Amino acid sequence: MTSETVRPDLREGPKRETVRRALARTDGFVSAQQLHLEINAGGDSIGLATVYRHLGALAEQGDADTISVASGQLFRTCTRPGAHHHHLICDSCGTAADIAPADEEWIRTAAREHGFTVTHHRIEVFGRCRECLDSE
Amino acid sequence: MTSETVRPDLREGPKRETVRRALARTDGFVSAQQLHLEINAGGDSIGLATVYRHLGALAEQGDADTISVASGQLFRTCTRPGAHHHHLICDSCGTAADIAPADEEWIRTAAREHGFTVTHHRIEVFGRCRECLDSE
DNA sequence: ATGCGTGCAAACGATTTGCAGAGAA
DNA sequence: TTCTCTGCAAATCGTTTGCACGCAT
Repeated sequence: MTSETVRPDLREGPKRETVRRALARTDGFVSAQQLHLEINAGGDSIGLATVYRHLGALAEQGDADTISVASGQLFRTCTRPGAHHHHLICDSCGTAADIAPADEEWIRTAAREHGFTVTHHRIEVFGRCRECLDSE
Repeated sequence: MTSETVRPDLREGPKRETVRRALARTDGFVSAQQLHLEINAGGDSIGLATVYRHLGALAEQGDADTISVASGQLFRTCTRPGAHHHHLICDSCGTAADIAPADEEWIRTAAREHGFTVTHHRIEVFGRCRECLDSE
């Protein structure tokens, strides 16, 4: 439960940018494998392990957001680095959008009632994006 | 992305109750493996696969909540079956509490601005529980 | 020569599945 | 007998790691 793993490997390198760009090109959250496929399909050549390594590093630096789903971790370019925001994810196509948080004071209040001190939270909203709604 | 997997296996059985009880006994979210260990340590005997099968079934029926973290899925007895609620999770010991949602209208509003129709959402609040705070 | 980023393939760890045995109906 | 729950072991699958090669300093 207490983490903080420092990767003895990898610092930067040309592929870092390749991954960063590919990630920026995607609309929603993508898995490392999907991204790997897209990169190679797009002409560039990169190894799966390298994609994992760079995605991990990007996420650690706060340049990418990640969410965990049953099938693994998904990544997305963090459009507002450092800024607090949440995600709106299309159930059907995976497209995602950032949404600004509203009043979140109730979170601290509710937590206090349970004797908790809040460190951070995550809100994920699922639904259908306009395009998927149209094509149904 | 479109789910709805019906398990051709398992309906009920004596072990279902074993799993349900063991799950009810735990404070926070537990992994299938942890639960498997605890069950066997508690005198009962059960196979890991069976634990997975029943946990999956319980979650499907709404008798258990689950969250996905990097290391896999975690389960917890759903204390208010069917009722909408969110989770407050202790970063340090994993203890969890249910919290009642506050006004969530802003979610639909924000979604609408992006052309989304909301189907569901999830709020996970992380922090430190009273006990962990005390022992630090 | 030395160091570091990469790719490939092997290693891993969590979860799922195939299959045979046991007990209930 | 017949059906279904179980357990075990094998199979999957996403992710990580070991190691050797190649370019840049």
